[in-house]
Order: sequence, then C-alpha cells, then structure tokens
Amino acid sequence: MAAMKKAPLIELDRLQDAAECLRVLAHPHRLRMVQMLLREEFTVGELAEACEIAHNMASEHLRLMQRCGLLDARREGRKTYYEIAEPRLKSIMHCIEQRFG
Amino acid sequence: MAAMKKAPLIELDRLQDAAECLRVLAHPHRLRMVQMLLREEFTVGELAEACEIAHNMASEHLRLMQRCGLLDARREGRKTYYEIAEPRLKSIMHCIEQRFG
DNA sequence: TTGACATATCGTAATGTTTTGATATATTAG
DNA sequence: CTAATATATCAAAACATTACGATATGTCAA
Repeated sequence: MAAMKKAPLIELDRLQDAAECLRVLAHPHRLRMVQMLLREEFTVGELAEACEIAHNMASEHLRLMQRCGLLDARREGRKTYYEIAEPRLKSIMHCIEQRFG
Repeated sequence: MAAMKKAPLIELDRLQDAAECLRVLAHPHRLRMVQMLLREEFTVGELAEACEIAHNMASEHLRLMQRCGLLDARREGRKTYYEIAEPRLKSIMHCIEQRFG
C-alpha cells in the first residue's frame, strides 16, 4: 500500500459533456430503450410499442440518444433499426440494474 | 453456452426512480462534488470553492443529492460535512471516468 | 449580548426539457 | 401513378430545472 493511485479530477469541460450524456440517459423511456437495445436491435415502432408511447416521441428519444453518440441507426427499407453505439452503456446499465432492478 | 442468462427488463416504475437519480447526477458541478467526495468528505464551503460557485448554490446541489440518497450530511459546529451515501456511485463514476476522463 | 460566520431556504427570473398535434419525407405494395 | 406504412421534423404549449439575490437559522468568539 505504498503508493495509493488516485486518478486526477476530471476537468469541468469533460464533466459538462458527461452531464449531457447522463441527462440524455435520465428518462424512463430512454432507459427502457437502452435496456432493450443492449439485448438486440429494434425498430422505432417496436421500441415505441414496448414503451407504450407515440411513434414520433420514440423517434425523438432515439434521435436524442443518437446525437450524443449513445446509439446508431441503420435504415432497412422503410424501417430504421437502432443499436447501441457507446460500448460503456453496458456497464452503466449494469450499475443501474444492480441498484434498481 | 447452453444457457445464456439474461436479467429481465426493469419495471418502468424502477426506471423512473433510476432516471431521477441520473438526472440529479447529471450536472457538472454535482459530478465534481461527487468526484471529490469519493476521495474524502468536504464541507459546503470547500465544495463551493472547488466548483467556483456561490455557497448557497452549493448548498442546493448538495441538498438535492442528499434528498435522493446519494449523499449524507453530518453537522460539526457550524460546518456541515457531506459524504457519499450510495456505495454504487463509485462504480458509476468509474464508468464516467473511463469515458470522459 | 453582539457580531461574524457557515449553511440553508425562499421567491422569482431565466433557461431548458418534454409532449402534443400537425406536417413532411421516404419506401413499398398494388 | 396512388394509397398505405414507417419514420422524422417542427412549432408551440406544458412543465421542470437552474441560478440569483435576499433573507433566515444555527453556531461560535469576544
């Protein structure tokens, strides 16, 4: 225990970015979507129905998550499949599942 | 790989609670405070100065985090020391440090 | 007791987010 | 082509959060 390693504090700029990501995640329907997408990919309509919300709302939630790099979209015919883009979502969701699941 | 274990989806009620916690965490000054408090406990004034914000603002941020169980407060004379109450904050912060640090 | 200090609380202005309904685009079927 | 489907976008209403300044409470020192 000679040298206790401590990472330096993250700069405020980075914490600002982190806060934006967390705010995007901090919505029950978006959390549900992420939870589903960590298992397999889904279309907007499938996610909307799972959350019992209007399709345009689902689309907006998904766009929000896509814009900040949490999700990726892939078009196939007239459907759009969304999938996880940020690999660390898995471990964050794991923490949340441990606390709230 | 005979049996692929998958935890069931968390109920929406719980996701609502999780979202509230995440929203409370999702602020740069609050993230800075949590990061500091994961190292040792601090007073309101110390945290305010580290974040370069007014003391009453620091007090409000801290109260918010206390209300949702993330922090505990301990009064000593005219100072109030805050400390981490939710042990899982450490691993969530670890994820954030990995992504943004 | 008085004055100074540390923290907490409150009203309100400023700002940001969420939802809704309407409309737009893009794709496929017939 | 037209109609139907899937998704996306937009403006505005409804709602929530944040910051600020003023004030209140509790503690200590002299």
